[in-house]
Amino acid sequence: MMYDFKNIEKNWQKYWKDNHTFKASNNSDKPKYYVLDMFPYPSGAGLHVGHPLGYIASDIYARYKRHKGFNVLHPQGYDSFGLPAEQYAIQTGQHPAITTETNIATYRRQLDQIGFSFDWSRKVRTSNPEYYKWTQWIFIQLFESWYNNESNKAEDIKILVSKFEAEGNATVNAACDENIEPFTAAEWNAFSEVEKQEVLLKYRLTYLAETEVNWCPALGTVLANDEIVNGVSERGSHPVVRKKMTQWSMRISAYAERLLQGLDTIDWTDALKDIQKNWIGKSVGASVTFNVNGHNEKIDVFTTRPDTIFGVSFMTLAPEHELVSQITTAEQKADVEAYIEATAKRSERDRMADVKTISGVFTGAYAEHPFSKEPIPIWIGDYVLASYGTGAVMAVPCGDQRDFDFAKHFGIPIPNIFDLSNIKGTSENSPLSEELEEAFTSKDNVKIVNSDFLNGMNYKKASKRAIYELEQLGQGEGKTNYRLRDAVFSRQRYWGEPFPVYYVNGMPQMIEAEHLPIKLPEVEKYLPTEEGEPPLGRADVWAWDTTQSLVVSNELIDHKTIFPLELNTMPGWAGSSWYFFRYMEDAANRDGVFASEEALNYWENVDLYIGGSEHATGHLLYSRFWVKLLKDRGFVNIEEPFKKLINQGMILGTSAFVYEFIKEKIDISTTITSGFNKSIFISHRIIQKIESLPLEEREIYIDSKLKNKFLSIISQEQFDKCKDSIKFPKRDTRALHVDVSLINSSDELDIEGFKNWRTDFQNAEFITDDDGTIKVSRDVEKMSKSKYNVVNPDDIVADYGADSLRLYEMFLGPLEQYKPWNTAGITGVHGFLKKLWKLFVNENGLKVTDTEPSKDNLKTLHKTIKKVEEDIENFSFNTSVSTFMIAVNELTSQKCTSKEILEPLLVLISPYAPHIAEELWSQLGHEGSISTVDFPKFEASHLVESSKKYPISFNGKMRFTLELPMDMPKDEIEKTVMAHEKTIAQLDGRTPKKIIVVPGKIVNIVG
RNA sequence: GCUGAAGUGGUGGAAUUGGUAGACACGUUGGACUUAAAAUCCAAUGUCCAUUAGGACGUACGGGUUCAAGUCCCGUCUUCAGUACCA
Repeated sequence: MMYDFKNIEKNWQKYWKDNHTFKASNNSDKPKYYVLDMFPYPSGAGLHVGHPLGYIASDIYARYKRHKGFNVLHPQGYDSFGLPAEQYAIQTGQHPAITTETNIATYRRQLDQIGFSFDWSRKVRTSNPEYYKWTQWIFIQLFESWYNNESNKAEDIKILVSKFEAEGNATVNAACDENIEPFTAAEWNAFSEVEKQEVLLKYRLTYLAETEVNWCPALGTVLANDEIVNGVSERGSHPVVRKKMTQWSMRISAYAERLLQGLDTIDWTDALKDIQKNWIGKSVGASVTFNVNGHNEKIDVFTTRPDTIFGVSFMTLAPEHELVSQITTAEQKADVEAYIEATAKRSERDRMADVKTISGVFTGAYAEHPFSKEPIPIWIGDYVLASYGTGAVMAVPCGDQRDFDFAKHFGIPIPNIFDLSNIKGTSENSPLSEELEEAFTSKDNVKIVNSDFLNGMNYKKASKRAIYELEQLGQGEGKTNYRLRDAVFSRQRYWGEPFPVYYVNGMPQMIEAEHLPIKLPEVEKYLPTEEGEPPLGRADVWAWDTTQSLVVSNELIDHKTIFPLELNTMPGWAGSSWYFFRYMEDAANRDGVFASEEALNYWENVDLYIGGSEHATGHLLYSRFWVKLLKDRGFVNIEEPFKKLINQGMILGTSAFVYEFIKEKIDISTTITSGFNKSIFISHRIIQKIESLPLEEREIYIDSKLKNKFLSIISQEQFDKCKDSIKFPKRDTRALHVDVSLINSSDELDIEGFKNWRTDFQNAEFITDDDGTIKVSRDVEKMSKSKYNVVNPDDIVADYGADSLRLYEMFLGPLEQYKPWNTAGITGVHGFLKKLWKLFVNENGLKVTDTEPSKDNLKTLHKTIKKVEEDIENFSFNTSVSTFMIAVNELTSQKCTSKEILEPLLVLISPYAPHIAEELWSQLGHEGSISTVDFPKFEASHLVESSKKYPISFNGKMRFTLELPMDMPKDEIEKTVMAHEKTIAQLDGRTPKKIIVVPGKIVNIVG
C-alpha cells in the first residue's frame, strides 16, 4: 500500500470538519489554553508559503497542548476592513464587501487544505456588522471615560461632571489637553451645554482635535508618511501639503506609564519590549517656566537636566511655536518669517533626515533666567520639534551636543558649569568652555560649578535642589515626559467602521448602544467628494433621526431632531484591538455582549500569541491600551491581553535570474529598423566559467567551446562584433527575473516553459551548457509578485501534501529567523513521511505486530519523546523534525515492528503531520481521532547506558574514541587510557604534564 | 548615531550547563535495480596535503581566559531589523 497523501489528507480534513474535532468548549474540567495567531488581512493575491509559517507553529503547539490534556482554544478569523479592497473598489466599482468575500473564500480554502486545528465556529470578521457593532460600542466607552491620575484608572465621565459641578476643575488631576482654563463650580454650572461639551472633550479618552495631516488635494485624501516620497504622493506623484483637520484622537498617552510598566509582567522577547519602550519614550526631568522680557507671555520648556540650569545661554523655539510671532522684534521680523517659510516647505521627513545642517534665526527677544535674572536670547531653530515636549528648549551648550553645535555655529557663549578637572586633567574650571571640543553629556562622576546654590553637587542632588528652588519661585516642577503621542483615529476612507456619532451644533453626540450597529451606508463611488469630504459624504441616507433612532435620508436634516452623521471611518487597528475577546464567546451566544462574563473569566487572556514583529508599535500597543480601558471600566478582568508572544520570521523568496545578451552588442546593421531583434540567453554557468578565466585565456575558451554554439544562431560577422562582449559577460548581459516555477531543483531553466512564459521570448535562443541546460543564478529577496519568486502553498500541497508542507516549513530553521524558501529541500521531508509510512505498512498492508520491543527500540523512542517535548516547549520546531527523522531512520534499520513503540511515535508526530498520524492511528485499529490521545510519557530508565564511548583528546584535540564502562572510576579510566596503544603512539615517548578525566564526558591528555 | 539580533561546509541549518564542530536534510559524485525514466536502496562528501596510514587548518576578523572555546571576556568588521535632531 502506497502513501496516498491526497486521499488521506482529504479524508481526515473532512472527518475533523464533520466531527467538530477542534471545537472548543467553555465548560471543561481540563485546564484552559488559548493559542492565537495574528489574524490575516484577506488580500486578493491569496496565501504564499510565508503566511502559514506562524499558523503551523501555533497549530503544532495547540495540538501538543491537547495531547497534554488542555482544553485548547485555537480560533481564526479575518481582519477584513482595509485599504486594498477599497483601492480595488475605486478602480473597478466593485463593492469592497464583495471583493472581501471572494478573498476570504480563497483564504479559507487555502487554510483548510493545510490541516489546521482551528475552531472555525468562532470565526470573526471585523467588517461584519455583528462584529463592528461592538467596536462602535467600545468607542462609546472611550468617549464616556476620562483618566483619573489620582486613582490611576479610567472612570465614567459622569464622575468628572459631578466633580465639576461641586468643585470646578482645580482639584481634578486628569490626563487631559494642555491648555485648559481653570474654572469654579459656579462657572461650570453657568456654562452653556455646548461650552460644557467643549470642556469635556478635553478630558474624554477619545476626543475631537485639530491635527496636522499630509493632505493630497489631487487624490483628495490623507497620506501616511511612507506614502509620500520626496514630498509628493507615492501614487501619481501629486503635491502634498500639511493641513489641519478636525479628527478623532485616542488619549493613549494617559496610559503611557501603565503601558510601560505592564511590559515587565509579560513574556515577550526583549527586542519587542525594547521597541515599545522606545516608542513610549519616558524621560524624567522638570518643566521650567521662563518669563519673556517685555511681554506677559511665558515659555515653558521641558528638560531632563534641571541640574544644568545655570548653563543656559540661549533658548530655542520650534519655528511653529505659537509665541514666535508675538515676541519677534521688528528688526528680526523679516529674517524670522523667511526662516519659518523655508522650514514649512520642508517635510518633516526632510527635516529629520538632515541632521547635519545647523540653521536658526534670532528673534530679537530675551527671556529671563529664573535664578540669575540674566537675559537669555531666544532663537528659533528647526532642530527643535514642535511635536515633542513643549516645542521649546532651554539650551545648555556645555551639556548637550546639539545646543553646543548650535552655539558654536552662531557664536553664542558656551559657559561651563562642570568641574572637569578630574576628567580633562586641567587644574582650573574655565569660565567659558570654548576649549571644549564637544559637549560634556555624561551625568556620572561630575560636579556642578559656577552655579550658585548648586555648586559642588552631583547630578542627582543638583536636579532635586533645582526643582525645589523652581517650585519655590513658582517657575517649574518635576515632570515626566513621554514621547508617545495620542493616536489619530479618523480615516477619510469608506471601507472601515462608521463612527456611532452625530453632530448637534457642531458637538459630537454618541448614538445609544441599543441602536448599534450603525451600518456602513451605500455610496455610488468610493472616492472623496468634490468638496474634499470623505467618501461617506457621498451617502444619501446618512443622517440620524433622534426621535425614531434610525439612519434616515440626508434631505431630512433639520438640526432639530435629525442631524448629520460623522463622515470619517475608523482605522484598521480598531477592529483588531479587541478581537481576541470575541473568540472567547461561542458564536451562538454573541448577541447581547461582545463576550459574556463567564467566557471572559474562563479564557482570561491569550496564553500564546504568534505573529510578525512589524506590529510592535501598532496593533500590539493599541490592543494593550484598549484592554486596560476595558478593565478600568469593569468589562474585563485582565490588564494584559497577550501573556506570551512569539514573532515568527519572514520567509524570503529565492529569485532566479536568466542572462540575456545586450542586443546592441550583436547588432551589425547600420539602420535602426533592421537592428538585431532576437533575445539570446546564456547559461549562468558559462558566465561564471568565463569570468573565472584570466583575460588572455578567455578567447581560447570562447573559440574552442562557444563559437559553434553562437554560429548556429548568429552570423560570423555578428560573432566577431560581439566577441568582446562575450569576454565580459557580467558587464554585457542583463539579468532578468524569471518565474521560479520554471526552475528545477538543479537551478536549470525549463526552456520550453520559458519561451511560452512571455510572448517576447517566443523566438529566444539559448547558449546552453554542454548538457543542453541553461543555468540560472539565485538570490534571496522578499517574496513578491513583481520578483516572480512567490511560491504558492497550493502547488506544494498538490505535489507533496499538507503534512510535507507543514514539516518543511518547520524544518527550514528557527521560527523567529528570516530565512529563504527553497522548494528543492522539500523532497527530504516528503521522503521522511514515506519512510514513516513504510515503518507501519508494506505491500500487504499493516505490518505492525505485538512483538516485545527491543532495548534499542525503547531507547530510540524515549530519547525522541524527551527531545521532542523539550523542543516544543522551547518553540524549537526545526530540531524536532530532525529528531523524527533520526528516530524513523533508527527504527527502520532496527526493523522495528512493535506496536508498543510505533503507537507512541505516532502521537509524537501528530502535531506536526496530523493527517498521516490520524490515518496510521486508525489503521492500527483505533476509533476516533488521535488528537486528544495522551502524550507519551518519557522514562529515563531506557536511556541509561552501561558504557560510554570516551573521546580521547591530546591538548584539546580529539584523536580517537575508547569505549569504557560507565561506572569505571576516574583513576581506572586514566590507567586504561594511558595503557592504550594509540595513546602511546600519540605521546611518542613524551610524558604527559596533566591528565584531565571527566567521567561520562571526556579525557584530555596535556603534554 | 543609538538600540536589538545575527555571522558555522556548495545550501538550509545542528551542537542543552565550555567537553568528539558540521547532527538532520538538500545538493553533488559514484554504485545497485531498470530497456529507459521515475521511485527506491547503498557508499562518499568541511578545506588542504598524503597512494595508504595519517597530518595540517577550520565556526566573520584580531586578541585573551581555560586542560579544553562556535559557546565565556575585550576589541574590530559585516549583514539584517527597529528607531531617529526626544531637549
